[in-house]
Amino acid sequence: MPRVSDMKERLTDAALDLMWENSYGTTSVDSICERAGSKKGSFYYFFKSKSELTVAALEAEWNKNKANMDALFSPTIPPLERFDRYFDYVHDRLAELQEECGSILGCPLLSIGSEVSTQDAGVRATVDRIWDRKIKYFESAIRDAHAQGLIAAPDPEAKARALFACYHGTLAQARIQNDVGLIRDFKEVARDVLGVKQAHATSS
Amino acid sequence: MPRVSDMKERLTDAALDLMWENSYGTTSVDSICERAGSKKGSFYYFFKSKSELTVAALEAEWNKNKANMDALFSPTIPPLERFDRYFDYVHDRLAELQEECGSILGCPLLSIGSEVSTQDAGVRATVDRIWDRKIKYFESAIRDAHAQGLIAAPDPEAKARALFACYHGTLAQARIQNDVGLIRDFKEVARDVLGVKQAHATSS
DNA sequence: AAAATAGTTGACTAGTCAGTCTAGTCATGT
DNA sequence: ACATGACTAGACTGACTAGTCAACTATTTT
Repeated sequence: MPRVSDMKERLTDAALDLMWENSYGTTSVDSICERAGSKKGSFYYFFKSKSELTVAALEAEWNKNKANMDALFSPTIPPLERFDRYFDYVHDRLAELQEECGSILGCPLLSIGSEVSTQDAGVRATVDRIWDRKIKYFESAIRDAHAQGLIAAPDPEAKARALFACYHGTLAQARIQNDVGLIRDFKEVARDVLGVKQAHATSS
Repeated sequence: MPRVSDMKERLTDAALDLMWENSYGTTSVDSICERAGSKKGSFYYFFKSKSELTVAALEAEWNKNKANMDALFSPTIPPLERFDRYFDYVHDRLAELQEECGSILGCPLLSIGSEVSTQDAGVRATVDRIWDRKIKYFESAIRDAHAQGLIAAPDPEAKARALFACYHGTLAQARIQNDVGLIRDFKEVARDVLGVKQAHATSS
């Protein structure tokens, strides 16, 4: 088997970076190639279309993040603390990216998903699938918290979806207003949504 | 003063419809003109650019909705019921639009804002401004509810922003998953976010 | 060394994009 | 009736779009 290339990964990385910072529509195949140090020919050697590249880029991003998510939501951590750690992690990451590019970027799943949902069934389905996987982390933590009597959540799946939606709304608002403030305060909102019974504050 | 035309309004209407259903990026000036029954010349007679048209379209949409918002959030209505009425109204409207176009469209402010925020300062600022105006309805209802002892909200402005963000996250998720379900259930989530003390259910 | 596989190159097509411009049309005030 | 100013028509430009293709290069197996 001759010649191995890391170009496929470079292309998905470049695509996600550009789409996250700008948008799906304004990210051209040319600009993706330029950032990846590739040419059109290589792009279409690896991917049939911009749409397929996007699906691959989203899945690749998920795979890169999965181990970290598993660690943040490890069952060894008290359930409500998992959320605090996750929200802190995302906050810090977005603040870091803001220093690089000047903007709070929010969540690429929501930005891309919202932009293409009515136009590209493949990308929409991919966003949907990854969205559901991420909700599983929430669901499991909520179920554990409920079992420990920390919160009242008879329907963990619904509660997880609701909290996830609320969080993403906050990330989207932060992107639009280019302000980390709301993200920083989200831990308190999360406690309300979860219905935390007492003061279960966890320091970071 | 010769000749009066309703073309300006037809153009802003067409633009908002197309951008709401599809996206900012995929809505071309040509397609806006076609839907408005206009030609390029008229478009650029009224607007300097697609960006300016978008600003005008968002402001026009706000003006069309304002009276209705004033009614839904009338101080004559018990504060928590205002939210229920508003959420019902948006739900019904989106369900209606879904029958027309097959998709849950979410909120155009979030879709457009999230898409262009890092690229078009004018549109971003407009979204931001209208967003803030809408939050005022929430804030006032929250303050009233707090004064009546229905909820515990010492910082009505922060609570309003949080609830608004949560709601928009739900609308965005509904768009991405093309499912009204979450929107239907949002009233309960809102009660959690607001911290409603007892059962203050209001029937619609 | 040669063949086969894996990847790269960049010019090319055909269509679309936002925006320009000149020549017009049409209702209204005088 | 005619002049004026509000509006419209649509051809045009140049840049950019996604995607194609045939020739090419590099690496590994035999």
